[in-house]
Amino acid sequence: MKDFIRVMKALSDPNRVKVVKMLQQKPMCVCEIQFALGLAQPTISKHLKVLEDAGLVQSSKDGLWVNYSLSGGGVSPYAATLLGNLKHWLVDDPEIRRLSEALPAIRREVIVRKRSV
Amino acid sequence: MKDFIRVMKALSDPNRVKVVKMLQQKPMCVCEIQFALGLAQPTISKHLKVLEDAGLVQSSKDGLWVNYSLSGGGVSPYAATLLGNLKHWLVDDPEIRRLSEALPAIRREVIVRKRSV
DNA sequence: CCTATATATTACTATATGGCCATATAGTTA
DNA sequence: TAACTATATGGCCATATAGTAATATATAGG
Repeated sequence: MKDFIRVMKALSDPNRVKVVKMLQQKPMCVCEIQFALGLAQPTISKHLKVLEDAGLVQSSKDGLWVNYSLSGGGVSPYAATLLGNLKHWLVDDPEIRRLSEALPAIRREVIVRKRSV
Repeated sequence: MKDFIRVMKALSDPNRVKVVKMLQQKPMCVCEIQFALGLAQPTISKHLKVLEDAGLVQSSKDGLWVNYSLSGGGVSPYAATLLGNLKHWLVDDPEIRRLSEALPAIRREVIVRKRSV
């Protein structure tokens, strides 16, 4: 039961759902997700922790960066099923669509350059 | 997005999940659900409202009683899919199993008799 | 109409959650 | 080692949520 509730709770927040939908498109580092959603960096980190604890997302460090991607195999069946459903769910949602279209232009090098300007 | 979040939030509470799992077995009135879960009656009513607003559950009045059952067709795809998944999910959960076994003996007539004793 | 009863609503409280800022941690590079 | 940077953690505040008791609503039977 606890595992199930954890997955449901993790997907009960629009911003976390947006993260999952973005990660369907490509793996992203924290700063890219932050740029896409326009939230404070600690907020993003906290959301990612919730998603990771639920088994929806996994992370791998690459130097300073931490890349987040959708969980692969060996995950709770709840997480796996929901991730599968979310592949085709919400594609018509206006906010999700807008994010989807903006995503190709959101790259860590671009974000870093913007900050230094 | 809102519809999706509503369904996820509705299924983010263990007691509401228990209600859904019980309704898989048979339709129930509020007092039966209350007896099964051991919560105050207003608490049950509130949970049922959340489930109904999410499209997971439907109600029909029968005199003084209100019978709740799982939603039929015409429901949001999120609710329909999750209800389908929940058919086989959590059957091994100890709490769910205990409820399941207790359910046949939980009938409104018995509950009413107990109160008057 | 009056009473009894099943459910819903309201008012309230304690805890959980999502946001932020400030700061800590961990790599990278000079 | 020191300075820099991407991410994580901790503390705080505002709001949401789940529970309760008290009360309102609605229907059945006398």
